[in-house]
Amino acid sequence: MSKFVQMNLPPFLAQRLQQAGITAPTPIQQAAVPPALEGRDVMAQAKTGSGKTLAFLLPMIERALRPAAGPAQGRCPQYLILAPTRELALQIEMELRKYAPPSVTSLAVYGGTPIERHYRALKRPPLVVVGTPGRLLDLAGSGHLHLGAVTWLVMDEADQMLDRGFLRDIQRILGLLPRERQTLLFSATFSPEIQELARSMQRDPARISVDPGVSSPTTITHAYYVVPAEQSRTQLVHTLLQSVKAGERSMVFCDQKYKVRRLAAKLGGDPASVGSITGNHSQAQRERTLGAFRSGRLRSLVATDVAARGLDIPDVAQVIHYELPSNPNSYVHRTGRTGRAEKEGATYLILSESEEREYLRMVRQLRIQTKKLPLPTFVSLPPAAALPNGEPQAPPRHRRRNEQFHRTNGNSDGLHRRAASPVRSSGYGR
DNA sequence: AAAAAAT
Repeated sequence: MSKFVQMNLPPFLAQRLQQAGITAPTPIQQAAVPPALEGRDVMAQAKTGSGKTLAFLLPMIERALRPAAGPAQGRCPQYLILAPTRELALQIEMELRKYAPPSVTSLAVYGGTPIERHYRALKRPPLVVVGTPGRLLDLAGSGHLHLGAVTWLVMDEADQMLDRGFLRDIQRILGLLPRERQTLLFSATFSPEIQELARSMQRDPARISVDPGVSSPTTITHAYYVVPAEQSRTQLVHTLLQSVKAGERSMVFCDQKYKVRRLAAKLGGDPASVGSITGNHSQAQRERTLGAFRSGRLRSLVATDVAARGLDIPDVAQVIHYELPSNPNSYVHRTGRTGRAEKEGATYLILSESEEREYLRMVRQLRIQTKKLPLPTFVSLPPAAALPNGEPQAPPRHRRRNEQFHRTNGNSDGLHRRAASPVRSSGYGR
């Protein structure tokens, strides 16, 4: 009997998993599935690429297939999964479709897509809704989506969902859900502050930490370069991108959108090989680019943190950090796009000399081993692709950035957040 | 301080 069946998951699920090459549960699945099946709340921490998605999808499928339990059965969504980015919501729903029988109906809802499509789809409500907070609230507010029958809530990347910027939306969504429900939180990273905050949202949760203090897989090799000048950053990235084997892919992360655009333009001599993705791209472009990258048509992807969390892309051999990430969690999640499911991976961080101390402090905190590498001989860059007309070559000015910040987050809100911001902690180096 | 997320 398969280990999945021993965990009280239905035999057909075990069979489907086996067909997909999954024969045994990972440690997080072994630890999280039983309490979830028993109806308990779960707060689960496990490193990137360790199988957290199936750890909540499998018990959810089992529960959805149990004989009807209440009057709402079949008429309203009973399972809600929240994710911090649109592509992640889509990926989770695809994963669900892969393993659940057709009777477990599902829908991914997120912004940047025509809302009419969601109106239409919700006329016959699915059992499971996977979505990002904004569009969910929009649909709930306009009466197209009823959340009053949700008895199972998952927050994937829960620490980000509960962070400022998302928290207010999450609280609104929680306000629409019944108190009597199961709440499951999953992430590779949970700060003590977020764990404390989660307390009010859960009831006696099973607290699971597979490898306490470890958020990054040991199959990933960490290394860094110190570059003398800004210009050599780009050349180094280009050189590293050339080093991967055929069939393998690379991701490059920058902190800001304009840097992604600038870097992608400089690297993009061969436009078929380097793509970019940020929140500035249209949703259609984002999905097209990610699809091309997943399928291998695109070998390298330059991105902001929109692609840092959760995305499961095959054969990402290396993750390159164009600069020191502003936050250690960001480093963990970006890096976690490689070295998934016990595979090997490599990550390279590019630093200026002045950042080395701060980086080494971060490394100590994250309990990872790293080593400084000598600069390789640079492979010469292709001629730069022209930047589209009027694209800023430099960061937007401070004032404009703040204006946009307030606008996109709701203005009165922005002011309060500003006043409260001193409590914020970066978690290291203070 | 930036990025993400509704229009």
